[in-house]
Amino acid sequence: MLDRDGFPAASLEAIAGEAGTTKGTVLYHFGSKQAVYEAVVAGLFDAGTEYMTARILAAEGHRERLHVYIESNLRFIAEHARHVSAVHRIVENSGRRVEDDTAVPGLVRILAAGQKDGEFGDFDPEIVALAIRAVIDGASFHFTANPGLDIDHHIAEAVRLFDRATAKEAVS
Amino acid sequence: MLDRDGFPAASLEAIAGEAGTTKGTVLYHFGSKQAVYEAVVAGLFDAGTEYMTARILAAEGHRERLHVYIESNLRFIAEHARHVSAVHRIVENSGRRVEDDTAVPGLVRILAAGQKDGEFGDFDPEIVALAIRAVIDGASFHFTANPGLDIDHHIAEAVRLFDRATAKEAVS
DNA sequence: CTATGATTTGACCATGTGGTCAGAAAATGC
DNA sequence: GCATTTTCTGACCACATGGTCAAATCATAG
Repeated sequence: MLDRDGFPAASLEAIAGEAGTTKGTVLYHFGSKQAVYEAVVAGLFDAGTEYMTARILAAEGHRERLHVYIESNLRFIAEHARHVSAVHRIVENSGRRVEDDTAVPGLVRILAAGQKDGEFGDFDPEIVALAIRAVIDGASFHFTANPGLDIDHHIAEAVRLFDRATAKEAVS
Repeated sequence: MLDRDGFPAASLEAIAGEAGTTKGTVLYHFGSKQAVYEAVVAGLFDAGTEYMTARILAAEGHRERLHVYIESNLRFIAEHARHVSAVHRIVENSGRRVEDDTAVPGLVRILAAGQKDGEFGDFDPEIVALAIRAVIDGASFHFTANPGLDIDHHIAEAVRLFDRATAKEAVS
């Protein structure tokens, strides 16, 4: 709904209809439309946290951690593409700042640590982190729009891309 | 307006108020709200085309062309950040598909040509093109949200990033 | 079966929206 | 200065939306 027809089309009645019930029932359970949005956002956030943090923390070494970060993010998104798109729409259209994302600082930390330990090359971690996030966030729309996609290939290529982008310079 | 408060807040009356006139006048000139949106989108599209195509076509060599592509895109966005954000919001919330973007195929062509001529390394041009677009599209939000940004540095780092990502593998 | 409570529903309300329109106000031409 | 055309405005309309509510329905327990 949100991912197909845009934010304005997502009326309570339309949402209820898609869920096989009525506006009144939705309001009875959630109290307000805003609460529905918050439940959708919180639900995805929790699921995502549970899915990813364990895997990322288990990774050994900075490069491995970066791989797992990108891979688990994209895989989670692939498995919840429509939900993720919906959350994007909600967040963007709620007047909230998208930028107080806690994800970028976390990534910056991974990258900077890897540089300090000599595993990564020389680059601005902030910019690279932003780029990785941009690719990850963009993926949900791409995945929703192209159902018959080779997800594994897509993920593998994305990982390879940022592998090269963060590699140590060849010693000339 | 659109970039700050989200799509739903952008009523005709609010738009008119920000422009120092009234709803009636706006409707008199544009005919409908949809037409206002289309004018905003078309205006940006034209400006962008004019700004970029000349520069990109003037570039010699595939790598140079890729540099110019990324650089001119980001520079244009930096100079029109709010306008670009607004267009993003309009497009996303109009039920239109974001994916029939003509930009990705163009980029794929540049990348594939560069590979064929041996200037670029081995990667899936589609995925890399998508990544470049994601970074470029994400930039408008980042630029709007962080006014005091070192744009030149940001652009230079982004160019460097994809330079590495498309480089020929070091001959081991 | 019945009584109590939770759930569901559709009618209803207040509000905000895009759009229309008749007339005021400006601009333009003579 | 006047006539005509363009531009502007605010009142108004139809409609959709979020939310309320009383009544209907359903569960559950005794």
